[in-house]
Amino acid sequence: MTVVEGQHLNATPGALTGVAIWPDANAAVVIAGRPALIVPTSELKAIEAAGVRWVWWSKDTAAELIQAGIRPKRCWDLAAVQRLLAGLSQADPGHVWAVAHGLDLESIPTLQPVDLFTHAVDTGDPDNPIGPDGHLRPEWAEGAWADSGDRTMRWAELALVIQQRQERALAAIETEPHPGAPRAPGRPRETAISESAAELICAELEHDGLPFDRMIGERIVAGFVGKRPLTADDERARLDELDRDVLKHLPHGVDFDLRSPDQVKSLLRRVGIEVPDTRAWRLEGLRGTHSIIEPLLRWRRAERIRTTFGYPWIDEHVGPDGRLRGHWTGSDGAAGRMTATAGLHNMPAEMRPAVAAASGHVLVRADLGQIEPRVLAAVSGDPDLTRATYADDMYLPVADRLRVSREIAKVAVLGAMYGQTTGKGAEALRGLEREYPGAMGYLQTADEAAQGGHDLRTYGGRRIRMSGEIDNGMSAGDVRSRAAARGRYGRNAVIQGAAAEFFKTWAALVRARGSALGAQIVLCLHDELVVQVPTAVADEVAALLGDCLDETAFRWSPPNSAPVRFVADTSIIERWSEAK
DNA sequence: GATTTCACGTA
DNA sequence: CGTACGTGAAATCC
Repeated sequence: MTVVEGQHLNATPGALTGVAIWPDANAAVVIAGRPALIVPTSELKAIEAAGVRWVWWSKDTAAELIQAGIRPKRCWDLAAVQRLLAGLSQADPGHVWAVAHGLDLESIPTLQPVDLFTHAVDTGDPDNPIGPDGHLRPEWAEGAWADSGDRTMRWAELALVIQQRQERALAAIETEPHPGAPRAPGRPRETAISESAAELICAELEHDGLPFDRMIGERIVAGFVGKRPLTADDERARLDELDRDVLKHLPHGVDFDLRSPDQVKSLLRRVGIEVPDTRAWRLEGLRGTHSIIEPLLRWRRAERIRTTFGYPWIDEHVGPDGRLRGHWTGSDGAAGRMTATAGLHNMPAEMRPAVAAASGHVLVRADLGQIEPRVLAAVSGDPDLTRATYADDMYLPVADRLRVSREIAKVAVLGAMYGQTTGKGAEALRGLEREYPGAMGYLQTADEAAQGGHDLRTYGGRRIRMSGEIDNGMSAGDVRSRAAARGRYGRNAVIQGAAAEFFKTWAALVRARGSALGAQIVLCLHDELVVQVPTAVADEVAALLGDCLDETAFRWSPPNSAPVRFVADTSIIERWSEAK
C-alpha cells in the first residue's frame, strides 16, 4: 500500500469523490474516473478545499471527517439517498447494495456464527467484496473493508459505483407512474443532496451539541422537585413529601401509588370521580370538582421533570463543555422527519431557559409559519391555494373564500391534511373541495392510493411504503377502519414528509451560507431552526435565514408557475425561552 | 427478561 | 375514531 502525500490531486469543484476512512489516520479517496489512493487524513483538507462532493456510505464517515477537523461542504450520503429512493428504514451497506442492484432483500446474507452444526462454506475470494450471489459479502458490510489499504480503496470505489446507480434511479422516478400523487416528484436529485446534507447536519449536531446552561437547568429542576438529593434516604424522603402534597387531600390512612394509572383511577373513584383513563387533559376538565385534582396535576408535571428531564438527564446528556448531546437521524419513520434522542425534540417549555447561547454569542431562531398548508399549496400546485399563501395568515383568504370564520377554515384545512372527517371542519371540507380542487384532489389521491396499499412518493421523491401489513383475520369493521387509518396516514405522510424535505433544504442552505459567519446550527425541530452565532453577526444571520427561505421556496416552485410564499418568524435571543 | 400499555412532552 | 416522534414507569407476558 502506498500512502500518497503532499501531492496535488487536482480535484475540481463538485467532483464526486468516494471516501472511506481507515481507523489509523489514513483514508481511501477516489475521485470519479481516477485510480483510488490512500492519503493521510491531513490531506483530506486540501481535497475538501478544492470543493469536491464527498460520497460516503453513511454519516459515520461525516463524523470521522468532523473529528479530523473538516467541515465538508458537499456530500452524497448513500444511506440517506437509499431511504429517500426506497423508503426503507434499513440503509446499512448490505441493503444499500442490494437495492442499488435490484437484488432480493430477503436473500441478503448475514454473518452466521460457525457452530458445531454448520460449516463455513467457501464462497470464493474473500478479497472480493461481492459474493457469488451478487450480494455484498456480510463481512465486508460489517466493516471488514477496513482490514487493509487495498480493501479500503475498494470500499471507496464501491461507494461511487452505488452513487451512479442512485443517480439513475433518481432520474427514473420523475417518469415512473405515481399513483399516489397527481404530480410527479419535483427535483428528486436536489432532494437527494439536501437529504445528504441533513445527515451532515446530524453529524455536526451530535458533535457540537446544544448550548445548555447547567446552572439554570438545575435551578428549573429544583423548582419542580426540590434540591438534588444527596443520599438515597434523602431522595426517598423527598418523594414522600411530593406524594403527601397530593395524598393529604384524601381521608386519613388511605394510600395509593400515584405512579400507577390504575391506582390513580381507584383513588379518583374513592372521591366519587369516575374516569375511563387518568390522562392530564381529562383531569383538566375536572378542575374544581375536587381539591385533589389540582395537586395531582401539579404532581404529574413534577414527576415528568423528575423522571425524564431531571438531574439524571442533565448528568447523562450535558457534557462538561455545557453542551447537551443526543443522537440524530436525518430521516426517520413514516415521513422522513429528523429525529433526536436525549429529549432534544420534546423538552418541556419550562426547560427552555436553560438553552442559552455561549458567551459572546446569541441564538438566532426561526420557525416556519403555517408550513403544512403552504407545503400543500406547493406540492399540489393549486393556483388558488398558492394565492392564499401570499397572505401572512393564509387562513384568512381561505375563510373569505369559503364564507366561514378563520377558525373553521383552519380546522377544515388541517382536517383535510390529517384525515379528520368529523367535527366542525367536516362541513367546511366540502367548501374546500369546491374552492381548492387541486389541493384537495392531491390529498384525496394520496388517501385512496394508501388505502389501496399502493406506495406513495412525496413531492421531493421520498417513497412511502404502504405495501406493509395485510389485514388478514380482521372483521369487516376492522378492515374498514384499518383502511381509513391507512388513508389518514398517507394523506399526512405526503404533507409531513414534504414539509420535512423543505425544512432540510432550508437548513442545508443556512448551514452552507452561514458557516463563513461562524453560524452553527444547534437544533432542528421540524419547523424551527436554532442557530448559534457570534453576537456581532446576529442581524446578518437573521437576514440570511430569510434569504435562504426565499431561495428554498423558489427552488421548490415548478417552472412556469407562481411560487408559493413561505414565511418565518425570526428572533435574536440569548436563551430559547425568549422566543416570541 | 422482554414486550405492551399508559402517560406526556414536542412538532 | 388527526399525524409523527422519544422516553420512562408500571403492567403484563413468557
